[in-house]
This record gives sequence, C-alpha cells and structure tokens, in this order.
Amino acid sequence: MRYIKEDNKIIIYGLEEFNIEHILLCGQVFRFTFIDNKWIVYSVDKMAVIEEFKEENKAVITTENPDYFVDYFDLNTSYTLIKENLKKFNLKFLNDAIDSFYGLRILKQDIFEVFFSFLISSNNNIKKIQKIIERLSKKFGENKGSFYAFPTFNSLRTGTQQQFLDLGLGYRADYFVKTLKIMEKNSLQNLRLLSSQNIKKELMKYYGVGEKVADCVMLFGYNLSQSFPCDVWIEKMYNEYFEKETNRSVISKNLVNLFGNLSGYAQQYLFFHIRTIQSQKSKQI
DNA sequence: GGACAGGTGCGGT
DNA sequence: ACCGCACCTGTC
Repeated sequence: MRYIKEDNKIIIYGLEEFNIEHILLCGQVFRFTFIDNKWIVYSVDKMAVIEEFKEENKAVITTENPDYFVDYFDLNTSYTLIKENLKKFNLKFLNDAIDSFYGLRILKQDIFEVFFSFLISSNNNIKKIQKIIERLSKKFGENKGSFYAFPTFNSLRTGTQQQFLDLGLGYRADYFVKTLKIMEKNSLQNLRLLSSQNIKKELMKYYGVGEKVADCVMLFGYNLSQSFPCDVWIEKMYNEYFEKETNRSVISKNLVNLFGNLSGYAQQYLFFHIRTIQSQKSKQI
C-alpha cells in the first residue's frame, strides 16, 4: 500500500489494505461517526475525516494532524505480508475471515484513552460503551468546537462516584474511582518499558482490569501483537473450530502459542468474522 | 416482565 | 488454583 502525506491530508492508494469500515467496526475503537458518506474518527484531542473513493481505489484522510494519523492508522505496516503469513496456517475459517475483512488494520491508539475505554467495556456492548464515552468526554473533556476531547487524567480524577454513576457507568463507576486513585502513583506510560508479562501483571492491579481488558490494552494501547483477547465471541469461535474449552485464559494462551506475534491480527479478523456471522443469523430469525 | 450483554471481583472450596 | 455468583443499565 502506498500513501502520500500533505499539509492537511493523507491519500491512500489501495483499499485492499485500508477499509475504514473494517477498521472502525471491529471493536478496537469507540469514538467515530458516519456523516454524509464520510467517517469521522476522534483520538484524544484530534480528529480526522475519512472518505473512500472505491472506483479510484483510494481513500483520503483530511486532518490538521497528518503525522499523528499516519502513525495512528499504522500506515507503514504492510498488511499484505501479515495476511500472507496468517494464511500459511491453512485454517479455512481464518482465511475466510481475512478475505471478508481484508481492509482491517489495528490502530495505534493513545494508551490512556484505550485503558479507560476498555475499563468501561466489561460485561458491556459496543453501542453502550460508545454512549458512555461520549457523555464522559462531554463532561470531562476539553471542548474542541465540533467535538469534545477524551478526558485527561487530571480532569477525570476530579470525578466523583456519583458523577460516574450519572453518566451510566453502573458498577463500573467504582472501577473508575478506585483505578484513578491507584493511578495517582503508577503511570501507564512507565509500563511501556516492562516486559509484556509484567505489563499484564501491572495492568491487572488496577481495579476492574481482568485478563481480557488487560489483553485489549496490551494490543490496542501498547501494540503488543502477542496478545489474544478472549471474550464470549472468541470462546464461541474456539469451541466451534478448535476444541471444547470453557476456560478463557486457557483459550487465549493456546491461541497465542499458535499464532505468536500474529495473535492480535488473527484475533481481529476472527472476532469480526464470528460476530458478523452471528448478527446475520439473528437477523434471519 | 425477564433475559441478556464483547467481564470482573469476591467469597466459597 | 478453580469454580459459581452478583452486578448497573439499556435493549429486545
């Protein structure tokens, strides 16, 4: 895939490695909207407008921060290579998933935003998570004119349990209060320097962070692709295509052993695939 | 109404 | 270590 960076835009040639719907709808990111045939993506205090031109096989990203979004969309990584390597496993359902969601990419998101987004995600669905984050940004984030920035730590730590409850966090309000308290001493940035095993251990010390959320933060925030977040959907997939196993920790470990540093990519293709199949099934009924 | 959702912490073994 | 259970809240 080739791209050209200009003052206020990035032009991407080759949609086989960049499909904005596949990128945004695979569950890794929550702040985006679709207006007038264009996608708008928000990251921390920045925004980008993405428009695809299928007939010309190109996409145009308009933004005041092209450098930031080249990194955010990980445009210097070849997904053609990743897909080739994943296909070497000769798993039909994985190959089908890759063919269906060919233009998917794992975003390099801000660690703080990822952390708190996935702290909300426990026992929760994407739509609800998006609404909570929207309200959270409006309440605690900086007003940027056309949108609200994701809250900063200093802003969020002024929040009370009642305020978080009012935003619809439910029992996760407690996760926020306690985790923000812990975070006054340990910063997320410092964890970057540790081994992946220790990062996971440290992440799980925060209240409300279990293995699944930790794996998501590792994959989407620290870009450690040797992570395979296992939720109900991956569990279903594993039981259907691999073997019967109900312990999600075991499933995750087995899949990381199989896919190595391609785990995160395999997870995204498979997750999207199994969820799409499931929602098609429920529409038929 | 009641079951369920993209998990986690807690209290039992 | 390994289970089973309760849990806010919106949606079907």
